[in-house]
Amino acid sequence: MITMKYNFNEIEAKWQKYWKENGTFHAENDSEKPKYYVLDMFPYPSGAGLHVGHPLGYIASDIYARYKRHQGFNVLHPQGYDSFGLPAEQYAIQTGQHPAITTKTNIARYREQLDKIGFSFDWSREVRTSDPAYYKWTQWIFIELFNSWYNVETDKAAHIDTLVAKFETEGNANVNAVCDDDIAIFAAADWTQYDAKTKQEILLKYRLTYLAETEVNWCPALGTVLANDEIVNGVSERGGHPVVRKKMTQWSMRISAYAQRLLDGLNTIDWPQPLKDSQTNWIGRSQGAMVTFKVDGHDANIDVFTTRPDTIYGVSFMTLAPEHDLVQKITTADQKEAVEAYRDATSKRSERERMADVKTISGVFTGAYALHPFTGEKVQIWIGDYVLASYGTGAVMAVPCGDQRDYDFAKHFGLDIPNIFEGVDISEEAYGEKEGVKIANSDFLNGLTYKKAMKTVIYELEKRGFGKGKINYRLRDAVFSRQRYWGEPFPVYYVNGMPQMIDVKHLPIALPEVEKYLPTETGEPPLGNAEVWAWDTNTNTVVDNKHCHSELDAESTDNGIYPLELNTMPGWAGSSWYFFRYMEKALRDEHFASQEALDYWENVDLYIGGSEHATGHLLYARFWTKFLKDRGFVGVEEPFKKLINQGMILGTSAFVFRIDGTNKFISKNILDTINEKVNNGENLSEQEHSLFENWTPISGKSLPVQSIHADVALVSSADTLDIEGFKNWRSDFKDAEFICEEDGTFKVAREVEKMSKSKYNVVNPDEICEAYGADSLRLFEMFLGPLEQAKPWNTAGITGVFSFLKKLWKLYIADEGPRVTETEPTKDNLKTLHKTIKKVQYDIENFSFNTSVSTFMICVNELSVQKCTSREILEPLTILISPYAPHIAEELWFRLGNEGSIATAKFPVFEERHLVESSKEYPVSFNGKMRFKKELPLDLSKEEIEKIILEDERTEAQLNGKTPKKVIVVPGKIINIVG
RNA sequence: GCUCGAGUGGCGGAAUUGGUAGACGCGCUGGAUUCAAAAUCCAGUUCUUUCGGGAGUGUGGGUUCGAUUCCCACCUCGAGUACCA
Repeated sequence: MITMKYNFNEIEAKWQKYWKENGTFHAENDSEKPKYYVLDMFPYPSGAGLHVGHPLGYIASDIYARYKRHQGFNVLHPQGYDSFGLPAEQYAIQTGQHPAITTKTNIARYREQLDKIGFSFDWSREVRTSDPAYYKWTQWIFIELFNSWYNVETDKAAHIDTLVAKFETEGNANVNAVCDDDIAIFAAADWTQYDAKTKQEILLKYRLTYLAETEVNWCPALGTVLANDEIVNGVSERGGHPVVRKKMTQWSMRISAYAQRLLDGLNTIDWPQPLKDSQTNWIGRSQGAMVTFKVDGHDANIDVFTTRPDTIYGVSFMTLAPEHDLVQKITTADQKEAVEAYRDATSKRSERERMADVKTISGVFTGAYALHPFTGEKVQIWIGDYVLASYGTGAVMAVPCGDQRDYDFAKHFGLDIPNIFEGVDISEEAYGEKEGVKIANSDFLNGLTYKKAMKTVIYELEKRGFGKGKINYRLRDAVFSRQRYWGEPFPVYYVNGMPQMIDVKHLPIALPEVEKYLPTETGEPPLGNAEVWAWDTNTNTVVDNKHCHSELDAESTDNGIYPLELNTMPGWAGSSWYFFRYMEKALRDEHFASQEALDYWENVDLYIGGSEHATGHLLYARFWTKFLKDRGFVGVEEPFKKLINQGMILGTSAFVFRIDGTNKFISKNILDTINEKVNNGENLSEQEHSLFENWTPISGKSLPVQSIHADVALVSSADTLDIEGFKNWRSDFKDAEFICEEDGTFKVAREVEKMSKSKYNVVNPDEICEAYGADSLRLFEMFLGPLEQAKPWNTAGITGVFSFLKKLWKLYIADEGPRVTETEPTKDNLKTLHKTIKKVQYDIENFSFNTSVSTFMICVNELSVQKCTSREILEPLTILISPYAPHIAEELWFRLGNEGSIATAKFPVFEERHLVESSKEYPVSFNGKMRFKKELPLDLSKEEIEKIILEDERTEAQLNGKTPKKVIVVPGKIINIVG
């Protein structure tokens, strides 16, 4: 039976069931409609479940997706799970529970929570990165990267076969590729004579994913390497563990090949500026020159990168990073000891220490000299830890007059500071500015400005063979191996230490079972524990390790069974292409996505997610997309056309105060009163004093209390603590005493902090849905403020949107039954409706969802006052509100007698004519301050308005007898009188 | 240090091209209804005031008939980044 009350639980369950059963939000890949792709950054399903901060972005994107459906678009709005990751593995290490099981449980919980909020997701396209059917194609992309090289001539990636063809016909001398630095030149004839292993070794230096011994960020506590973006302030992003430098053989991704395109692409996409800025900084393009200095008395060169080759005549010494390869070779005998000691000391210092300590100047002279390319003068070669091995060539030409770090170094060690700037005082500090000065004491550069000097010196460097113009990037190749269990296995086995790819038709290579999720005793990654983890090239299956052909044992015959890779892929592998996977609906085993699907959906039109992925996921996803485009697998250069960052929802923590050394808790207001008295030097009452035995009040010193987080579930919106609940919450509070306010309540203090389990300030969306309904939750999350802004969660305000929904309901349905009639709408009715259409449409298109909610409230308030019952008004209103509060909209739409879902009902069209007015209540200002208002017809001329206003008695009162200097009349807007 | 963003009532916030500052909601105050409570409804709520008015969007200055909005300097908070040659 149909009730007349707004029974949100019933309504929401009913429509969620309807949507599911009818596949209301399933997108079609062949449609006459224009496409629109709305995507959320998919969640990692953690054990804690969703809190109210998570759905914020999902609600916003859902509103947009639903709006686009009303506008006649075929909308793809999918969802899935980034389900490989460290927390499940850590949990497995602690409990022995298989990560696949915990992940599955967590996903089920997430799904249940998401379903309750009424999102219009197309779940038929769900992806899970840990699903073998999904990571089959992650493995495939890896293989394609392995089978590719970057051709600088065409500025594209190409199949490795095209490179081999070049080697076979012309060698590598004329190959312009992005590759390793240490490439030896060979001719076509050489190539054909190389054995298979040598060829493989050479090709590895060109491949877009390659195996190389690299210096990595090793995190001993996590037992794995970390990428640069996974380290924050020298410690691991997850867990805050120390990170040290270590040399390891690792898979790397040659993302550096794409540095310039990643930079250029930013101009073509609609992303928030701060996000673009951080990618720009991360890529770190700088333009300058590569200059070669000869080492005196050695057959060795030092290459340096400099952005200021124009200051080359200011070079008075050189500094190498302590780790620089040449150091050992060139150090003289009498400096050997000092240099060794310094190198030893720096290698022991952690990254963190080196970063924290930027003030101490340290370094050692190697005893060797370099020759200045232009003057031939001898300059000392030093080592110093202010030079980073990982940037440029790990060496600098020091120009102390133009660079503050070189200047400080020179001052500290008493080195020369030659001045090459015309009329600049460098007795106190270096002159770092580029503009506004001319070069002096620099031979052919004398008298030139920065720009001209740059051109001239690069020309000369190139002409005389001392160097060349170069663009350098800070962006490093990304390490792609992780020493973890819960990640994608590599489709790789090793023959004679050389990596071999498994053919795509044998994928996926599924994650093996292991006894323990920790590294092995010999320090191998967790997959080293797997017993069935060898590749049989005869049967193309994974087989028991005991059959493995051992390379160490010369006696054994090669049986075609080889060890598989023990590392797994990093978290960003699966998330770098998942947006393409959603496009494919049916034949997911045959391709990562079909050509037709890719052609139809192209890329994501709107992407919503957090800004914390700026230099991780969002950069890698752009990289893989460009690569897939180059190789013709997808048609787009950028994955996400428009991106919006949603702000974080913060928790409002509650604190109780415990008097030190006791189990007595003191209510906040009492504590504040006493603190104030102490600060003002007032005497405390005997009772107050007795609370703090053995404590002498000193002004300015706060009372000896400890603040403790109380669970926000135990605190009312008026900051009152549920004392009984608190006592039962933790056993050590069982016998606690409470010093309460006069009215007998116990008050807590509030503070805004990040929402987290450990701060006991987490609020779950389920609780809200249960108490007020999903529509209330959706409206309230939007109502909190602008989407991109961080904002504190305060449940108190939810009653506002909840009563709004009840009011909305009552507009349609009275206690006695439906009130909608076929009456003609009044002028006021139409005006209210159309100004609402105009505003809501503007707001959605500008992602200003908070103001729409206000607009709905105003609209319903006005229609209630107008006692509007007209279907012509109320029916379009349900569509307007449906993106925000879809359940109530569906139900009202249904009760208005419509068939089926409201989801694709046409969005009402705004008509200006309903807003046209014949008169305006003009604000009348004096010197810019509004003093009174006057209703005037809109068709009056400026002169007429001026005349009427000047005759108004209130004007005379304001002017107080004076004649106005000027009268400004803006018809339809304002009148301003200048006195 | 550098880059970016933000400062408006007790609180969240609004003000679309420079044109009525504080919309809308919370909270609070008073009233109606109720045995009572919840719920609901009505009125008020930036500060100040001698009830005429006056002041007011972080601070100081500028442009303008008119500035929360534009310009300059400064202060505070937040985010990112950090010896990048």
